[in-house]
Amino acid sequence: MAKELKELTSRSENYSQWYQDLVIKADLAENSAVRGCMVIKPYGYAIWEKMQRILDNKFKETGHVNAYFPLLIPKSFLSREAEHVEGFAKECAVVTHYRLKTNSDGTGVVVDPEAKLEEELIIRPTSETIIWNTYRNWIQSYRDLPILCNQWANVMRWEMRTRLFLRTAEFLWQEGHTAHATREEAEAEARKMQEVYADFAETYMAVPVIKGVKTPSERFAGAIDTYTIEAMMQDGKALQAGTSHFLGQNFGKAFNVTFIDKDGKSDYAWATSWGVSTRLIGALIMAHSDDNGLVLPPHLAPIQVVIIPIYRSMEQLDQIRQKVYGIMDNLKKLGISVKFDDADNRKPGWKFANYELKGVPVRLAMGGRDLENNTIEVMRRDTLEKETVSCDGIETYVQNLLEEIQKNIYQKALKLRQARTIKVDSYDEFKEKIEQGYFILAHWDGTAETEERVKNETKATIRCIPMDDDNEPGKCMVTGRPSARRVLFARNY
RNA sequence: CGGGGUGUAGCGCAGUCCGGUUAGCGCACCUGCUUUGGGAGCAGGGGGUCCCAAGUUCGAAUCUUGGUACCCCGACCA
Repeated sequence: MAKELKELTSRSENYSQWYQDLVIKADLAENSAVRGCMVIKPYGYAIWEKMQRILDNKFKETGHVNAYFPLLIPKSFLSREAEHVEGFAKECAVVTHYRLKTNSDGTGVVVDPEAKLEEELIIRPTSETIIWNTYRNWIQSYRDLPILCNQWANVMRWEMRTRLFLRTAEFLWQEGHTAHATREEAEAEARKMQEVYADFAETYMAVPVIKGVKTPSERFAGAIDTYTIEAMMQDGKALQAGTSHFLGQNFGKAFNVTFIDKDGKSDYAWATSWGVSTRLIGALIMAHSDDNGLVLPPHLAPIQVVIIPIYRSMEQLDQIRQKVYGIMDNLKKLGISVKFDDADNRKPGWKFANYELKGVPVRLAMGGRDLENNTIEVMRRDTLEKETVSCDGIETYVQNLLEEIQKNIYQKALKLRQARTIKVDSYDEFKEKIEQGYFILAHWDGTAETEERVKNETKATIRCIPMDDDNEPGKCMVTGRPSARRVLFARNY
């Protein structure tokens, strides 16, 4: 394959173009024939499956169960909760008819006007309404609570502009929806799931995140509080990687979900919802990859180790095979996913470049020299360093190396974020630094007006009010009014 | 919805301004030989509704009009 076909746009030249290029060339996804929708290709989907498995286990460990609710939502459901409908109405796809008929002139089919629905159906942009309408039937007594459900599903939001993985009209996600008897329990649940997400991002994705609370204007439509995890991409912009909402009794009231408590009194159920989506794959790519392609964290890489033979004859390939099969078996016993690429239609150099593009964390190469010396060449994707080591004990060597890579790329991302996070006290400096791609901790007077003004003037938003110990009061950088603590500003995806 | 751009082979493009050989190049694909420790070389081969429609013309990928699709930059958002 030609170099020019594989060569990526440089990261520094045009980050957004580089990203889009990489997604396509690494074979993760492509644009589909349907506007704003994405085809997730097998390699990309394999990453999602790994994420799903890990997250699903975490949900089970925290007491949740899976269920499934309908794709279509009666229009009237959406409007039950005033803020909710306002937040989503602008981006809903609507089903108005249930039948097509052959065009009178015989050219194709048209919508049958006779088949108009009494009430239009919305393709779910999120499922709070249909789920809370269902929960009403499930809940009578405090003994029925809590309900801790999750669903793996697709949702559709008719976005104006889309970007592979980061924002598409249809996307895959999980949405947890829980119902509780008390405010405290629901709030604790929302915080707990934020922790689950943060742990997943840091431990598995190797992406450090900032935990925080959204300001009222950035909150989920219909929530009392939105807890978020915010990650920094390599260009210094923020990506909201997961959210967990405390919904109060808003949906309980909107859908009349009541229960009788221990004292015989009736009350509305308390709610949370939380979700992460295929956007996480975008986060993974933007956080770690370089100009050679993807850099996947070993914990999520579909292929953790690839072995490439270098041979001059079929006899030599057979000798290599004998040796490699033993190593593969041992690696598999350690739970490591390994691929032996002995395809004869590509040269080693091509394979090297290709697996780098796809972000395989460790590459092993064995050739004639290695056969003689009982050695193997090891290359790590994160640093691109190569070394030749003995075949004896190679399995534990690789196992340790995978952990080392996982730690290293996390540290690298963390260092980048630390270097590009600063405290700023003047609005002039703020404007300058936001332009250069920084996370900025600054004082804010707590008003939506100031927030809006900063957004209009600098395109930066308050990503969150961080949940950390830095509670030093100060003066708003814009208005000079008192501020209880610094908040996190950034431009975002 | 505003601004800009592009539709020519599977992919990426040149040709269009200024109409005129059989529409061309790179990659991919097929065949053969030589190669294989960083994206192989040579030789040969197959593949086209030049986005669609109408018009101008002896003649249209090229000019005109209308349509359509996609991409980028904004506004909106996980």
